[in-house]
Amino acid sequence: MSTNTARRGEYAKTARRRQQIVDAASVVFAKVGFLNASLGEIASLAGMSVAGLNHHFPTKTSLLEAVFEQRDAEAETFFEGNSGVALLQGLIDVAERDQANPSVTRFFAMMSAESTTEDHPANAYFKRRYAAILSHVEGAFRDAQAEGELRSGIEPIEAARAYVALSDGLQVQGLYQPGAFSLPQITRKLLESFLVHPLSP
Amino acid sequence: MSTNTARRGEYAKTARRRQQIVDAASVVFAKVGFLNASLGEIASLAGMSVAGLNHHFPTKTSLLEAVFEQRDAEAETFFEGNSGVALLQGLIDVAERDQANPSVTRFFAMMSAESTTEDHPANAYFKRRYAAILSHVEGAFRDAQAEGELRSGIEPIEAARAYVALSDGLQVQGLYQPGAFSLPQITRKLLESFLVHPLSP
DNA sequence: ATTATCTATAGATCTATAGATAATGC
DNA sequence: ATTATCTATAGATCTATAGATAATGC
Repeated sequence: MSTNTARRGEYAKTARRRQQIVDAASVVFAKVGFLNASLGEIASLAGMSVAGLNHHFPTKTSLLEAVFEQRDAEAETFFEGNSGVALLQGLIDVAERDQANPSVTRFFAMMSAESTTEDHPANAYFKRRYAAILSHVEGAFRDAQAEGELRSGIEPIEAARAYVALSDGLQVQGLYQPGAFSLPQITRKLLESFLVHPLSP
Repeated sequence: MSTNTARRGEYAKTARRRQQIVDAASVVFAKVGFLNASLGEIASLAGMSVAGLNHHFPTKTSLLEAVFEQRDAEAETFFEGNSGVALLQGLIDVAERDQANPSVTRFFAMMSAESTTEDHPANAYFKRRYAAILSHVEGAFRDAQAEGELRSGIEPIEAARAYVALSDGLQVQGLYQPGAFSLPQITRKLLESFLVHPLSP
């Protein structure tokens, strides 16, 4: 029905402008969370007025959704291509990437804590996200178990929860003590402590 | 010099009133964080006006400090009486206590994420808190190592970081998936995966 | 007489919208 | 002609204080 309504298309630079706004929002959300973020600060960081921002994103929540869409588009092809021990091995590379991007880390640490209440606009997003990551990592540990690579007494689902928790928790620690430890190295030790053989270096 | 100024003492019920305010603040801070919390909501939860609240706590930050003072007084005698494997064993009881108190868990998860920025009023508190807990747990792993109870390849400081991170991360997971797993059990598996012998049940 | 509490309010935000002006796609 | 952007502002917060009234310790 898009031929029905009289349309004309956006300006050529609109996509770039919206991107600037989303980037600015990511920075501010990462710093003070969604609830406490002000559209004024985001707008001025994006170099425009609040009303200008509201033309592109009519509500604060719609802006948050745009930030999440970008994060999802950026990253989450990782789990598709891997399984088993290879996936677990890949988690170390994820840790390396995370360590190199403190602002993304800060965004997720801040937002996942703030969104734990049911009525937060990002609550459903994080519930989905945790369920998806847990199920992928659990599957990888289950594959490892089938190959005889999982230590006896270790449950795949518990190992997956431990990995996700460690990853989240270390990112918060890294924000309080920047550079004090190696995120990939501790991640590796946790994974290896669940496995029969060491991962490759 | 307290005899110098004309003094008279508070009302008999003042201590109780202040306690009600601190409790209400804990609930609201746990729900939306410090930055986004409103004194109006805290006051009405404590059954009084904002001005009444401000008589006892003149600023929002002074109220936050009172909440932290209470938390510290409540809990932190645990690390004093224990060391070595006995301390590690005790961490499982801590996990049990945490699992039974989701509101305290929520408070720390929310506040520790929000306070990662340098200019947050609780930033210094959490820096101190992480350093103290890490140093106690590292000491316990070091004792275990001296007794030949630490697996080869495991560094005490890394094991301590892993425990603290796991504990923080699992508490967030528990807020998104209440009752989906046993916090003490996963904690036990992590600790045991670093040790030569299992802990007692 | 002092402490606790309240009503009222100052002054500073914040989100969102209305309406005007500037810039661009077809 | 439509889209983007701005100024101005409505309406709703929020923190903190001033000043009045009610309650209590010595």
